[in-house]
Amino acid sequence: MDINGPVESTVIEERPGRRRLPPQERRQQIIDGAVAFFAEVGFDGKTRDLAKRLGVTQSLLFNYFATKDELIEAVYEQVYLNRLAPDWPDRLTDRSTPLRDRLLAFYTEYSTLIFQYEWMRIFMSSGLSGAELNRRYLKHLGDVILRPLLGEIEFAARSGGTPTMEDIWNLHGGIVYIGIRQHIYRTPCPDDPSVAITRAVDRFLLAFGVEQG
Amino acid sequence: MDINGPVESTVIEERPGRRRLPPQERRQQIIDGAVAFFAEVGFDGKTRDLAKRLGVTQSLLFNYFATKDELIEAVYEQVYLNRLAPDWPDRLTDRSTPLRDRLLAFYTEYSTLIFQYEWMRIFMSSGLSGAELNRRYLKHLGDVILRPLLGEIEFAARSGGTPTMEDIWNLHGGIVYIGIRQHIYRTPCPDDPSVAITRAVDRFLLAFGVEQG
DNA sequence: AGATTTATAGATCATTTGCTCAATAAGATT
DNA sequence: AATCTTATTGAGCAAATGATCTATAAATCT
Repeated sequence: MDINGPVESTVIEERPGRRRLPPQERRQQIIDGAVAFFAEVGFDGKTRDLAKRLGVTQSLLFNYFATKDELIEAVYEQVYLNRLAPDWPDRLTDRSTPLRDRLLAFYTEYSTLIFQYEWMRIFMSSGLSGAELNRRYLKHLGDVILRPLLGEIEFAARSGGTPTMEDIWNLHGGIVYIGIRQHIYRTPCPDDPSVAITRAVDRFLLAFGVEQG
Repeated sequence: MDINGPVESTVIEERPGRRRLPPQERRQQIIDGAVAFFAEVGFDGKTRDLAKRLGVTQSLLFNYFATKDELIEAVYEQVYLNRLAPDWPDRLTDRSTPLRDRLLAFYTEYSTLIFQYEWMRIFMSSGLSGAELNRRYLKHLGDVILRPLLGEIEFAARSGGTPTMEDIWNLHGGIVYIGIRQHIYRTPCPDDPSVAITRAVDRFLLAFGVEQG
């Protein structure tokens, strides 16, 4: 398949032995592998197991990260970075499109973003271990997405009063719970959550008398 | 500071030294301590730390449990046992009382049962680590509580179609998410979740045209 | 082609950790 | 009070684990 040396024509593609990579690239490769690894086994996963999975020496990890904790920090950064698209606040409050459409668009996109093995499990693991990053993320989500959402529903509400912040969290939690069932509990789930999401959103809007498509 | 010889008349109540307990009692004490301990630090908590917290030697733990895994099994058993009261299925399907009352009664009781530090965290930890017990519990919950609930709502529905099983899971998830925010993420939450629960239940019933009180 | 740089491997250290076992003493029995 | 039973301890083993350090070889430069 692959001819690497001048005289070797047989396959050797297994065990590349010692592949020398640009530090930037190797570092990223380690982080990517660590994300998948820690998502699977939790943050108490052993550096030797991670190294083996990467096809690399354990000592190499400590060439790129001084301590295991530092590696975990890099994992956090990698996973949490850019999870909340910056244009959602604007799109959610763009009253030129019906509220229902905005809500469905948001939760459709957001759910495909977060209903993923790595994100779900690392978010839950880091939450359990008390990572401050989790609280920061949730506060940010509340401030930047859910609170404005509350305002939009208040504005569009025609009957049945207006929601509280707890109501919004309830809507959100009911949707997120699908991902928890899927990736944390590994329980049977719908392949496509969008219909459940649509129905949940519609029930919510109905309760506050918001016009539906 | 501390006089240990025969002439001690002052308080020594700290450090009971070697307290000898009936095995049954000691075993239970260890399990209780282990529940609190593993809930706090996760199942990778060290047996030495647990022993220290119990004021007991680490080797003593292995007198009562052959392995750490066996201790963890005992923790599971202790925590999962009797979490689902056996009379709920009957009470939920007792059509002599209004459906809304039944639903509120269930979720009020159930939430006070599960919105507790130990349960929430051990359930999540064991879920993350892939414990079969979790899936069993959730399947049981679905079969014995949520599925019958679906039947009740179908029966009481006057308009707006009837719910699907996914709708029921959505109702359930939105409520459970309160406990997750409280004990896993440790994010600000209402002290009393009952009003949020009531509003969630009412929105749900409204969507299916169920008579409300 | 040879010299240079440095990413990587391999060996190893110091703790940690699950677990064992003989010695000890707390409480019951006589 | 002496004896007996056994719950508990303390020392310690073997394997695992995070981290260190020097030798090696892959790529680059001259």
